Amino acid sequence: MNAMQNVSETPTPARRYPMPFTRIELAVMSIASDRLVVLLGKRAEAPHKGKWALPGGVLRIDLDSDLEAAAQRVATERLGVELPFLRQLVATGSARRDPRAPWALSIAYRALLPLGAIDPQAGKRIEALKWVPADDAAADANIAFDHSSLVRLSVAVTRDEIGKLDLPFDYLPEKFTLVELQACCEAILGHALDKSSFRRRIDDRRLVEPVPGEKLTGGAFRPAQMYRPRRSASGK
Amino acid sequence: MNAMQNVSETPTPARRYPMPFTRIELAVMSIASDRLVVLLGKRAEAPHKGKWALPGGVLRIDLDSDLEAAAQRVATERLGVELPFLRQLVATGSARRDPRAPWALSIAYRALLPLGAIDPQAGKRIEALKWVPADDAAADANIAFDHSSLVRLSVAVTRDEIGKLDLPFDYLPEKFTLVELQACCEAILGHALDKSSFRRRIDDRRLVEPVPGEKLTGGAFRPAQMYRPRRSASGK
DNA sequence: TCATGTAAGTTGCAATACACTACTAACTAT
DNA sequence: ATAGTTAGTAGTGTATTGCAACTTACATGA
Repeated sequence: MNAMQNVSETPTPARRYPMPFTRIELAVMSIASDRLVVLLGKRAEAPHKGKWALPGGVLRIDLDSDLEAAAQRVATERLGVELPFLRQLVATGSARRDPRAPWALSIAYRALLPLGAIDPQAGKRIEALKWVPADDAAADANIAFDHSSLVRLSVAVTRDEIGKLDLPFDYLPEKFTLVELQACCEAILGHALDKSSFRRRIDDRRLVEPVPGEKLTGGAFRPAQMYRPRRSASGK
Repeated sequence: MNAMQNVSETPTPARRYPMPFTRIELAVMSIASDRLVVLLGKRAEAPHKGKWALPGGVLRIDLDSDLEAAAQRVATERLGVELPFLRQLVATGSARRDPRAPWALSIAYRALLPLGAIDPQAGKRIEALKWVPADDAAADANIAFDHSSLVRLSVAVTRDEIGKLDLPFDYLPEKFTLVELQACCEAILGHALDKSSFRRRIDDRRLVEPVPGEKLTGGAFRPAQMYRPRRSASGK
């Protein structure tokens, strides 16, 4: 089986078989006008030139130490940002997924960009960037490759997480009010939540703790208590 | 390294960059003695020769039309079985994961083999196969590569699914009694469930329906009604 | 044929989690 | 001081689940 017997150079399995064209795709989401939005790039090159797609890039085994690093590099190169909240979404691969190669494999990641930090700049091979309501992109048949279904999955998984109160603390600012937290969840879920249930669920689970003394005294009304994530319960 | 750069042909991105050594790993689980077990193979070749690992194989872009097909092919070649219940688990990749290649990527799948059909035969490059309680394998530091953490993840995800009553109908026989169904869930979860709650949860969600007329009249006691999955609610 | 044993399946109750509604609290501006 | 606005709380009914006790249906053997 293993042909180690006659050659000078050992033909490792890694060399014996052709490997798939492997890419990273990024479903970068954020919140704009109280809606979940996703970032699309207009493709500057073939295939699907001119069409909108998720930003992505080729996995570079000479540059990337692992998959997450690859995703961060792609984010930096294409968008000029770092992604604090980054989770693997799915791997999808088949022949005929991408005309550039006989077999194309993509590892898709999903991310949330904090509200303040939304300023990605179109980088290499991207003509323009735009934020699109995630539900629109999920239903848009004109999006390149199979990226529309990646968006669909990304939205579904993210909503599921929020529904279970698995909160994106990596994404949220260090301190926040409960009203802000709720607004964030509502935007992601796409529907309103009840204030009192929300709060009780949050503190039954001890997800957050008040920052002693700190209140947000913005306007002409009762100031809001600032909270921060609790170290203990919410691992990661 | 792909040595095609100086030729007349257009250097597509697929050819310009070296691609990772890409494999499929299978976390095949089943139930034995009322416990969740996972299938390990003893490696017949380096690296990690003699160690136990998840069965796996190289992705063959010439043979596999997509990732799932690749997983099925690997199952057939290595184990001699088909996997009715098959779901993607995770993709993991980095430099230094596998000494055979400068950069190794694995797409891991998890599967459940029906109780009856447990008879995988050691195939190519596997010296022996054994079923190990999944929790043991998840905690075993001697397992090759990062496969122990793949097992850990596989078990966690599967339990989570069962906890939500997302039942593995692809895995279950066509007809079953509720007692059997419950025993299956208990084995996977690793703890007992309350009979009446379990049944109420099941039929509030209309997950199954009785097969008219069919009862299992095994022993010297009340015969059990046979059930089958409901088409409507539980897609896939 | 009828009591007996065993597993299948049901019923009732308490505890919990949650949605909904209405309420109170704290601040600024006038 | 009062009005206005948002932060935060309390009470109540309903659905879901866990626990325990119960009934049902069969084969067996006296």
